[in-house]
Amino acid sequence: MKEDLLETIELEMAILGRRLTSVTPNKAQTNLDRATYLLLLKLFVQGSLGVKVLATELQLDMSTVSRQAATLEHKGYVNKIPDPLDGRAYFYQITELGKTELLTYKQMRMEKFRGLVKEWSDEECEAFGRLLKKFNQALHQK
Amino acid sequence: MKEDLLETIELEMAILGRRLTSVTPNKAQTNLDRATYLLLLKLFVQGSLGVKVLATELQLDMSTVSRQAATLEHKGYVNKIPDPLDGRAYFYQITELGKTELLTYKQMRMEKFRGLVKEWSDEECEAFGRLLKKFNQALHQK
DNA sequence: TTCCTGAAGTTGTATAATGCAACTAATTTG
DNA sequence: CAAATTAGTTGCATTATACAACTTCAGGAA
Repeated sequence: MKEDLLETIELEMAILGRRLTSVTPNKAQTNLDRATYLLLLKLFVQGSLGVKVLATELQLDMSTVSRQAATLEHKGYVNKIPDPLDGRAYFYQITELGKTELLTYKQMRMEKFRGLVKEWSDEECEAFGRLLKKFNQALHQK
Repeated sequence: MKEDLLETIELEMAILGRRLTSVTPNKAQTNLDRATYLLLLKLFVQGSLGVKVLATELQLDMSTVSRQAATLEHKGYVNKIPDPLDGRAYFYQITELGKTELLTYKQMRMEKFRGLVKEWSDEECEAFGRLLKKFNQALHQK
């Protein structure tokens, strides 16, 4: 039963994982880094959220999110608004500057991926995206 | 032209990238870590190689590979053999213990992936593996 | 042969991303 | 009201990486 298929996925995932953690500090390119990108995107899509909810949804430790949010606040990409109903809690709200940066960074990423799949058929791109999404959902479950 | 397909790939790749860099030191599970895994695999498949060649093939800095190789040597998974023809160079050779660990670690990884794709059809697994491989090759080029 | 250039490898230092544990302050519950 | 819980922060540790400076050796040029 599909042992070799599994083996390919396992191997290629290892390779991909390593490539994706290659440091290369994306100097000068943009002010956003890949860590805070998803956090900012979440705030863009879902509106204002607190550290707790963000950490849960991103499946990260609160300490990590807390730091990422602080970084974004320093850069002026989000505002930190005290929750009027809970003195311990805050909402992080994306700013106009944050939206601009987010879009810029997204565009830059998309150009990179465009170059990588430029010889691929639409069918392949569609399948790849769909399966990646499905895989991520499986990862998210367990 | 396939802008939305590209967008999906871009997004899902960001999510995957983050999940794959989650630290969770795989305590007690095995003595091998994901960094040295590919290095050891390379030595298993291709025979004895030096730091330079390994660094080139793995697309890593020599300093990184040098440290990883030293770690593997400490654990007894590789032997460091001076190159008789070049006083500066060495060959790293996988040991029997190294092979055992490699196989164990690979099995553990495969079980994890098996769980993730257990509801997938063989066609989906095949396509996912193939496209991952194709994507990695594109990454390798540029 | 000697000298200079370059190559293989190592080590020091820096950076990025993360988690765990201890802490603070505020809220909720009994 | 006191105790337990929760939101968030901060200190510390770990993993993975790159760049730069260094050491030792090799190989060609003068």
